[in-house]
Amino acid sequence: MTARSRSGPEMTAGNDDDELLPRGQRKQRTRDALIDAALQLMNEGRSFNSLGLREITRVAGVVPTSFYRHFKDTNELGLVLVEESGLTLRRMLREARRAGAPVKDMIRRSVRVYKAFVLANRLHFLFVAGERSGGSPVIRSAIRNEVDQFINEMTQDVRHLAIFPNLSPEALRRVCELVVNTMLHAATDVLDLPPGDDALAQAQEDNHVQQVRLIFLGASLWREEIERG
Amino acid sequence: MTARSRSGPEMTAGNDDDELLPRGQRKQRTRDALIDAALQLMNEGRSFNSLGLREITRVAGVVPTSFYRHFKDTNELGLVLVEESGLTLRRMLREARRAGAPVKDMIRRSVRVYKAFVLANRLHFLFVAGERSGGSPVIRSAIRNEVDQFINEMTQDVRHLAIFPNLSPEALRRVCELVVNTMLHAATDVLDLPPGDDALAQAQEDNHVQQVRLIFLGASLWREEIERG
DNA sequence: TGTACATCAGTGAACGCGCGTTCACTGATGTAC
DNA sequence: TGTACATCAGTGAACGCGCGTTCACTGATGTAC
Repeated sequence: MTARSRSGPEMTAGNDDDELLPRGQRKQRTRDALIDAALQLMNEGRSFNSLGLREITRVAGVVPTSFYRHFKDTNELGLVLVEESGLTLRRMLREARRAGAPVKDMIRRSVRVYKAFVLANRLHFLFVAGERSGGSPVIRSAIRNEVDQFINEMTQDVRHLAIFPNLSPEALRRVCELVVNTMLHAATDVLDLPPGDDALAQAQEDNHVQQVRLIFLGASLWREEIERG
Repeated sequence: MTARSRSGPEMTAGNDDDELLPRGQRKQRTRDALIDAALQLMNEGRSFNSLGLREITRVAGVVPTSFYRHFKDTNELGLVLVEESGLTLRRMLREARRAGAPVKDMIRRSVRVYKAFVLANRLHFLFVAGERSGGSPVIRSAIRNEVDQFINEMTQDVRHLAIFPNLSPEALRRVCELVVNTMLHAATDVLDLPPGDDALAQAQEDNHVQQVRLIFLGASLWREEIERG
């Protein structure tokens, strides 16, 4: 993370202790407030490219013209959001790497960790999942790059774990791609889940776990002959 | 299909032979022109809920106020698009059912048929893939319903083909869900593919084919013990 | 340390524009007799 | 078949509003000497 410190979901530019800070840091706070405002509006069910500049500044607590001190236009802010979300994805990999692969009940544990990570980074996953297919072409292709990169790094990690010694590098990447696409779609499910319904949450978790198990089962038995048809 | 006959992608309300038609059919034509206009705008890279009423009527070739003779607001038009897209999905199943499952090289043939169907129904798949995760909550949940229904019907079809006698109804549905999600995401790839690059198209097809093969391999070897962990 | 000046994040007024929606209308199509 | 009337898809003017963007500004922060 580029250490954007947030002071909560309804953070605005005019913070209590702003006056104590040097100018550079105050500017950074306003910038953060603008970014947070965009994310917050999306959290209310809006898609990114329907957000207006004035709307964002209103939520951020600054005057519309102030926006131009930080971004050329809303699209530029969108690209910053893509970059931030990419960092969040990579942070997830890093944490997973540090924790190591759980030996027992590996898949279910991983799905749970993932689910917790999605909820802890709700806004970024909301943005990625929502704009990955539906956003403007520029944003969409930027997200695609981030996700591709994520898949590549994950492929490296999985290779080092030597879970699928039978797979060629290409086949392994394909497995990771399938898992990532499945799990990014699963993120939408997790984020849409009404809170409190434990039975539904459990059913959803089981569903995700078994989808990944199915993929892993297929991957573990994959042979090059199948690849050729 | 509810037999919306189009006269091409740039169809507008004021058609040549409109004057010959009875009033009801002329109204239907304008309605179609509005729907087509929305799809056409999305084909230019826009997301549905960033489309304006005036923009749609402009492309459709009618005056803005005319819109209200057909829809309460743009959202209502969106729901009609969801319904139409759902019909397209079901039409795909029906055609697949009629053709039967190809015995030899089943998966590759199916992927090719699917790819052709996506290109032939480009606008509907663009809409579904794009708004499935990113659109307004109402549209999104309507699409989710259509896709769920599609998965259910596909599950029935696959059951009758008896390809996976080892799978419980629940497990079979899960397999279909995984395939559908993977293939809807693949639709985005297909639609984004720059035309003319045959090598890339081939690589993409191989990728999709092998993803489905992997899922099917896992499904064919699935046992209830795995399900329980 | 004190003073004079430069920087620049945020302000507020103003602009032209396209938006969604209302309303009364027109005039061709459809219907009743 | 002809006439009188009803229907209603599409029109065009008008509205108030929020939009993105420009511009000159303010005044606190930062810097040079």
